[in-house]
Amino acid sequence: MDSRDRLIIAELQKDGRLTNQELAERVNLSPSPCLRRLKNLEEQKMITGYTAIIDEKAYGLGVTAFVRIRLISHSREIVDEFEKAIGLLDEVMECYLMTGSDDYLLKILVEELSSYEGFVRKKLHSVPGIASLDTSFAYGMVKRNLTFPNIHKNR
Amino acid sequence: MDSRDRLIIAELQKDGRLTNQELAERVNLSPSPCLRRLKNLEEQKMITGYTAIIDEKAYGLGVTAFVRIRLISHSREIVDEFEKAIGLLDEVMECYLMTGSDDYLLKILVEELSSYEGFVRKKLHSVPGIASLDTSFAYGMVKRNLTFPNIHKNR
DNA sequence: GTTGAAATCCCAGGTCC
DNA sequence: GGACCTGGGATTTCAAC
Repeated sequence: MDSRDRLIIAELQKDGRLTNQELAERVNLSPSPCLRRLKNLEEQKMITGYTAIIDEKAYGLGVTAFVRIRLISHSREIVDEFEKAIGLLDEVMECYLMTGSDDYLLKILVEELSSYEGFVRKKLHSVPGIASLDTSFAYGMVKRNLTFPNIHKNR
Repeated sequence: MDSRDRLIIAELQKDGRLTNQELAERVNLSPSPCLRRLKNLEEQKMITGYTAIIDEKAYGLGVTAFVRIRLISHSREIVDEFEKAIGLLDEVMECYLMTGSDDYLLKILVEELSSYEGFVRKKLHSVPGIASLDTSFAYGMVKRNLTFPNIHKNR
């Protein structure tokens, strides 16, 4: 893992469908060593996958909600059941374990406000272990950064 | 935009580097119409790009922070200056405009806790317009969903 | 207008230096 | 890390429905 590898990663973050040739040119390498580095990064799970970026609004998912959740307890069973139930909900795009007064932060994607209400009533409310729940809606994305901030370490 | 297109999108969300042939097989189409649909989706900006998914911890970015920010006012100038300054910060991976008592939600990526402190002191504190600032740290990702929830509309 | 088929071009992946 | 080689995928064109 050197600065060349980080360059490769940055280029693939900007365009995940780059051909190896293109990629090689951009990082000033010939195709073979470039491909070898790429395969290494994939094998050591530095690169865990590739995905298409979709315009959520255009797709029909107009509402992004962030939900902060506190659990009734942090016992093993409560936590496991909660996380298992959350794992089954398609609307939950991301779920983070948090420090501070809240335990989890969820990013939810639904069609519109009325569907969010339905999601909470039919699905979230049947997830076990929730003590409190605080929803905020995002009505715009101001910034999205595909590439990571610089790191100075050199290995 | 029909259910076939949604299938194509779902497959590309799961694997953004799928070849057109593979993709065509998975959605039960021959390569040519599949490619034409794909190009359409790209041209109409339904698919806005492709990216590599990187293991942040393995890369060296061990700390994910979510910051909720309230502005001192919502005047055009304050908002514009704030958003412009935020746009320049590499550590800010995502920035959402929020409803509710907070105005913005930021997702921040830094190496470790000490670098977060440095980030706040040297960079965030010089962003104009901030009235209050509330940081929570994520110390684990419980779930990440690459594919969208189902939508029933058929056009 | 939309699908299937064929031909050309170019890339990926392997091997050797 | 670089150069060569081969199989296979992408892309364009054309014919058919």
